[in-house]
Amino acid sequence: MSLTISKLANAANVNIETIRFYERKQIIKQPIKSGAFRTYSEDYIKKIIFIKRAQELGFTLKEIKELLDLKIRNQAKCSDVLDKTEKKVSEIDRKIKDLKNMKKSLKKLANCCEDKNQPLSDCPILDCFTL
Amino acid sequence: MSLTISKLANAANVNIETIRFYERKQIIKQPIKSGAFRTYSEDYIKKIIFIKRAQELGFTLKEIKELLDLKIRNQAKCSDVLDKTEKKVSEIDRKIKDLKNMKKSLKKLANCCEDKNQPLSDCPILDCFTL
DNA sequence: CTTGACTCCGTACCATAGTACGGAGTGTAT
DNA sequence: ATACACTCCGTACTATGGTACGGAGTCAAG
Repeated sequence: MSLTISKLANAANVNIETIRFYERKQIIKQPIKSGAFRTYSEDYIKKIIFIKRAQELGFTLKEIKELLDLKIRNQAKCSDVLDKTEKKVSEIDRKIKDLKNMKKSLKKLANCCEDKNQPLSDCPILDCFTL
Repeated sequence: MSLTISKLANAANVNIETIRFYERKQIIKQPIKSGAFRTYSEDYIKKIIFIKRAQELGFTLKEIKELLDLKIRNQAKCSDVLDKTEKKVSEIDRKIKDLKNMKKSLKKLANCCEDKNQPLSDCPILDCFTL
């Protein structure tokens, strides 16, 4: 089953122009055209959703492109892929750690807010990252 | 102990202009000036670091401003604060979940890469977000 | 009391990530 | 075969988050 650009845009909840933009930037590859129009396979939906979510997690389009390109099976490049995945994994671990700290601070803030005996100044959200 | 703008910029590892930019956008408040120059207290360092890290986690300056403003102690607004912290916490939970899925996909990809008998096509990073 | 480093502010510029526009071509349902 | 919706492409515009520039003012040491 294949999709037109507007169907894809709709399914992935983005603007048509965003898809064209990603193609120009080579973040997704241009699909085969049937006649004059682009026709997308369904896993383009996955791809666009991946891009959008990765952005929400603080990755740039450049980084996302790198992630998506991480699949050349080639003995020579395999160590390269392993290297990159490792780096990304530790980046992700750091993000998870930061988010957990942020969450803890927010919970503490909420607690302070509920407990009238505790001054709010004891609950600075800022402290969550200061190591 | 107080800091000049360049000392602050240095301590937080940002450009001086970035600090001025944040002041203009009212993400941090302008400090009291001693004479003609800005003088910052040390917890401005925390504040700038918070902003930078929160950005890496996919929050916009607007969202970060909201987070930083989350501390008005006032009976009327307390429920409001609770409401907002709750929303932010679930946003954070979602991010953590996504990051964990991403990590799992990257690990799987690395595995596929090491195991020559497994086709790389079985390890699409795309799948990490498709629910 | 001057010199040199630092700071002031406004304004202009930059990169990233889209979004809008508009005239021309295409596809299909009636 | 002709509407009408959809698509094409290039180009221009937008918002966000900075960064650079430059002339004028300030401060502290010698």
